[in-house]
Amino acid sequence: MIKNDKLKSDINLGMLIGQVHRLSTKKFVQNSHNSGLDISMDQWIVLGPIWENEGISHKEISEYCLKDKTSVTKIIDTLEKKNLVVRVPDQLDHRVKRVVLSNKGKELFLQAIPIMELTRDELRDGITEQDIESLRAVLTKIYNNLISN
Amino acid sequence: MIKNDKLKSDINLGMLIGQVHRLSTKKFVQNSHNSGLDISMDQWIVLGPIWENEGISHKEISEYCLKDKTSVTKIIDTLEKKNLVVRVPDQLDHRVKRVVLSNKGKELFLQAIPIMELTRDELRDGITEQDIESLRAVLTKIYNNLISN
DNA sequence: ATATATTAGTTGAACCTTCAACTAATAATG
DNA sequence: CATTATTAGTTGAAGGTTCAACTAATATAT
Repeated sequence: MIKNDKLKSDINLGMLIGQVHRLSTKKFVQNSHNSGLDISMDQWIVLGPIWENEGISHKEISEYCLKDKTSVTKIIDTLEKKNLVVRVPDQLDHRVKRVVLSNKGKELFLQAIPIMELTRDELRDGITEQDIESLRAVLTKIYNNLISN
Repeated sequence: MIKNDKLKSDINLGMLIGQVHRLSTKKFVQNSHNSGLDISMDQWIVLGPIWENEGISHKEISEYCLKDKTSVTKIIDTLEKKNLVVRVPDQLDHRVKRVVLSNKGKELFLQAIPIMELTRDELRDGITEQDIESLRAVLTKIYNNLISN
């Protein structure tokens, strides 16, 4: 049945995206662990914009990381619990929380950079830059379909 | 700094994959909800091989769905709680649990098929079959890099 | 056959995601 | 200015993922 095959192949594509997502975060965490670092993929993703922009707000982190505000709140909770960042209320707009790296956070970020690079190289082994750009292009199209309601 | 841009673009690719994964599962759940169905993306993914193969084991589901055995256990827990499937111990190998759809499960699966098709069409709007195949090809390469240790 | 190793599945803890409901603060409107 | 709407962030519940440790059953190897 053609229809059934088509359905199955769509499901498989969805599963493939999910599995690549899961395995790549797993690989990053394993590589970190092997280097004695204690950091998850999502913690790394959230640390990035804080490193780039000291005192960035939750909302800005959320936009940069393409993550829900609830997720950002909870990841920053765990980052704060690990003493990697500090929340500082904005002086002008009292709704806004600004997030700042601690020294420990800065140190961890720097140590995680080569782990990220290693993980990237493992992911991309034997894959051309052109393939990566085409991957990015198609994913971006799908992303745009998904956010335009 | 070239190195910084490269790093950032890798991170963005990772975030893009994650976001497409999250948004597409969200879209499926929303479409289901709009049709009065109560089913998550992962429940749908696990129901698939049970539909195809009555009495399939956890291990086989796990391999088919590219999901961890723990995840399979817990998704089947919730499917069983919703009376969509039943676990049946294998008569020969008492370690193995076989999973069977209830009538309610079969009904739900059939109702979810058009939701899946709708979601697929929304995802793929304006994207060529060739783009999809190239997406699948590159993801498969990455997947193979990730599982080959 | 007995001890050992492997396999299938489960459990609990920690983390992430989504939803819905909520607080507190600022912005917009009459 | 006072009411109303919007915005930033938090909370709690339910589901999913990973890890590590576990049980129970089957396979393997002396």
